[in-house]
Amino acid sequence: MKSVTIFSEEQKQAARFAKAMGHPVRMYVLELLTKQSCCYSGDLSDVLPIAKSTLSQHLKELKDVGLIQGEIEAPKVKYCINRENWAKAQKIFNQFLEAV
Amino acid sequence: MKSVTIFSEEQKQAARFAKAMGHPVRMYVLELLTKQSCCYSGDLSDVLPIAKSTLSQHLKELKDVGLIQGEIEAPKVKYCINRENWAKAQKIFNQFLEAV
DNA sequence: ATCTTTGTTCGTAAAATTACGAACAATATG
DNA sequence: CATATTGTTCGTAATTTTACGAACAAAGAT
Repeated sequence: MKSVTIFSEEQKQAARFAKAMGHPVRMYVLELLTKQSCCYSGDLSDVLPIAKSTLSQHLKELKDVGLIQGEIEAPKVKYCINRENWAKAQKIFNQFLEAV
Repeated sequence: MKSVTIFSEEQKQAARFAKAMGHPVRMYVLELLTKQSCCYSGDLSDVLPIAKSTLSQHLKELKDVGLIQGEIEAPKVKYCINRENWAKAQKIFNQFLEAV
């Protein structure tokens, strides 16, 4: 795309969030974290049929977009929802979806 | 991914919807259609900084995932929200997002 | 019947995503 | 200190996505 001024910041943010949610593994992780407050990468690795490096990439994506956060609890990493940005996503999607 | 039985149908559906929403152009189209009931491809082509063939691809993606539907009104095509699937998306995302 | 308008399809190129295993880093444990 | 555990980073390959222009199809207008 040449320009980008056509899109509002909200639209771009919504697209970013949506894109991050657009993969079953990432959806799975998010949904788990909405249900159990936190988890360790290893818990996920045990149940998900992907290499740990791949999982790490997916978690990084979710972190980068701000939907989750990781806290080092050596040698593990504890992941949980980033509540601030989750609230943002809630607001954006509710507004958007309920408009019809 | 080798297996896929880990993911629920709802998760996969949510990921599919989210993926479709995961691009500014598609987000723009969806948001427009939530606000004005319908539009012609040409209206979008006028305002969006992309080739008409690219736009057509994006619209096809939204159609394929079921979020919009197109009706031929020759020589134009009228697009609008697919209400049935939109309701599905609402339900899935509300359930998912409100869980935190 | 020809031309115009509208949008899709096709072929293709560039970039991004998804995935893996190997190597590495950090820290706990023996 | 050596070793085991946990997860990230790196290099790489395969696939998918995004984008364009050219060609095409359908139908209305002249």
